[in-house]
Amino acid sequence: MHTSLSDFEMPNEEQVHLAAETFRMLGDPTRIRVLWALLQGESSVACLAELAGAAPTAVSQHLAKLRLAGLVKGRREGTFVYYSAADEHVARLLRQALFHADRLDHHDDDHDLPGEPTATATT
Amino acid sequence: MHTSLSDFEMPNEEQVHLAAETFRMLGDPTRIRVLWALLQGESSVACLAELAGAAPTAVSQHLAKLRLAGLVKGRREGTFVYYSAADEHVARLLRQALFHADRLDHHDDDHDLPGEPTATATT
DNA sequence: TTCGTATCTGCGTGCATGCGTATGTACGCT
DNA sequence: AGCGTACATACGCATGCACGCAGATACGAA
Repeated sequence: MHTSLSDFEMPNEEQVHLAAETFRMLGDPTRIRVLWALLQGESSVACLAELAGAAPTAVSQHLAKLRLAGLVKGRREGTFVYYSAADEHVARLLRQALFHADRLDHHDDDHDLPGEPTATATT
Repeated sequence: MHTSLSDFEMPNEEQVHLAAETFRMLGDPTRIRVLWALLQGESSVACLAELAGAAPTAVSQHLAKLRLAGLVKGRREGTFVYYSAADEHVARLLRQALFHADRLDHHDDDHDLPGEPTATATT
């Protein structure tokens, strides 16, 4: 009784939420920089902070979230904690997004089609 | 005595922000469902709303954001507006994230190492 | 024109989030 | 023991976001 798209399956709610959480974690400039730095190899908090150009405290908080989300893991060595990317999926997602951003960066993006495409000062 | 990561380049700020915005757009369950539905082919707002299990108004707002972010494009046909995924990158990112979520879903994820892993009442 | 449908947009609310500050904890050194 | 470093956590604030609601707009039909 439905249309032709009633026979495809929507991902489970759990998967959707997990994916959303992952994306949300990646949806922050500081975290992106931290992750990007981690793609080059493991690093300590202070080092990541400097590389990302952020305060160590902020980076620590971000790393805590990333750890809870399972995107990074930390190894303790003395007073230092060396973080590294959890798996290769994160790396791939990040690289693809950066690549995509790189492509979008070259062409200026402008989109319309809704109610009123451009300014209509006809009144 | 070089850390071996002192000679690598951080992505431009513009790229980082672009990527972050893209990820932020994907960091919402409703938008993920909408995008996922769009991966099966173009669809109208009301249809997407039903597929995503959300109100048409909310979906319209999400689509507006996705359009501004360049992730989807809309084609007008009469009173209907048929949306579709803008390019294959979005599809790939979404699929990878869902796949990743699928893998995380199977193993229960629990992480610790910070100050106090679990409740340590040994003191 | 007057309707009805499909979609868009502005406003307000409640909730989440990033960051700074301050404090707490873990570890090494003397 | 005390002290300092590296990191984690708690709180508060300002910002941003998703959603519901109401009104506006675009298009087709009568």
